[in-house]
Amino acid sequence: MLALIDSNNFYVSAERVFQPELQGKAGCVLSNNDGCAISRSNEAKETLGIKMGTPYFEMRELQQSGDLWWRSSNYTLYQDMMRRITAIVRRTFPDQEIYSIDECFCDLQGFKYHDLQQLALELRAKILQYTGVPVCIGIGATKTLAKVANKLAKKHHKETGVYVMETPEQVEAALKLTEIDDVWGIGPRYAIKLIRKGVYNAYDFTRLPEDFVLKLMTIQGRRTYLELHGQRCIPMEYDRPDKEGISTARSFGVMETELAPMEEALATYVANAALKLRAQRSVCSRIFVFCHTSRFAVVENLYSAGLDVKIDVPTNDTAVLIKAALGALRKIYVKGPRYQKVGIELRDLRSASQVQASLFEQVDTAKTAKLQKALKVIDQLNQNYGKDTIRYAAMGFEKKWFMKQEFLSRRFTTRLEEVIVVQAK
DNA sequence: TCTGGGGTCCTAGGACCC
DNA sequence: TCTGGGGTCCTAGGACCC
Repeated sequence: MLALIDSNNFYVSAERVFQPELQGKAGCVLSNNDGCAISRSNEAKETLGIKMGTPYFEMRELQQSGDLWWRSSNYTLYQDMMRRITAIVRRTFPDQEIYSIDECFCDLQGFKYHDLQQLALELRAKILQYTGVPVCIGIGATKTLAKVANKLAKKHHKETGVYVMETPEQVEAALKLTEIDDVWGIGPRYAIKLIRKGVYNAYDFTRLPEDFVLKLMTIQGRRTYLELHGQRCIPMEYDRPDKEGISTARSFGVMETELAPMEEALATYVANAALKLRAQRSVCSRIFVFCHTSRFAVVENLYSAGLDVKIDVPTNDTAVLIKAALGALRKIYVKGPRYQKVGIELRDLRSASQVQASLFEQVDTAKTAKLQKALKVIDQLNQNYGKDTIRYAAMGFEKKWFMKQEFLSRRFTTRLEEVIVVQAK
């Protein structure tokens, strides 16, 4: 069996741990740039009917009337809370895959003769007691079934927060209760197609012929189908594989029309992406640069452009990447549009140890070694003394383009002064 | 006025190789 | 009149996840 441990309304729950006055009141956490709701409390969902992705400006009245609180997203806090939760889970179920910022899968192979329901209930209580974050635990034979079980725990077993799906009868009943668009791997597009064919829930889906599913939804769809039949197709991944691409893009706090601030933003994103690149000891040989206006702009004001730049000698040197990115931006930038966003994606990643030198460029190994050493020192300084302690001039200083974060909570667990405040309380 | 960001995987079709 | 076959790589687009 596999377990899926998934936090309830995770960002909202994490905010509430350190701001208990938010408990029991409708609230939500906003996306970057305070754009729209991405995590909602039960009260916000149930009594106010706030949907995932509801824009901020549509909720403003609710806030003014005091019916709703909200916060900007604070990923530093959420990441740290998740680190604590997974550590607790690992003590009960050591074979763990961290799947996302708020959920992990565990293989329960070694627990054949245990009462899984009881173990899960105890684990859930422990997580709540130690971190203050409520979670639900779903247990099933495959990842997709564990996902189904988890959804049922959230919907129909709120008191216990645990649902174990062991017998074929339990599985069948669970699948009948699961709407088709609630199945992991079936998104809105496929859900529409399936409903047109009379497939309304997960059970209906499992009754379809396998080759029909293959034809309609390709091999990914078949994987979901087989998983619902209890056949494991999606393996556990204990070590996160290296990323195949790294992208960084943000919306501007206010629409931007000038090149200079866009260049600063872009250089900053490149520096962040390059840091991630070095962290996984990779280099990249292509960088894609793009900029565009808001997709909600009127048609005649829309503009979108992108350029893919090849880098002759694969690198993870921030300076080289910034230079390439800025060159590309200057080519695609035109004066006039009100830009909403610039971004980059590092592509063609490979291990730094497998770099193929350029035929026409002499590689000075001593110089390369020196550069790597310098980059390492910069990364270390920024880690120890705070982001941007050492920075590239192209990143600028004022950051007027920076995204909106008007309602940001404190980094309660990761800034020394914050930790002291909390401990004092 | 204001509407998120970061990923992965798969397929089809074109270009190109020998 | 008749004009191969097997393969790789790249890109664009579509779908999904959180």
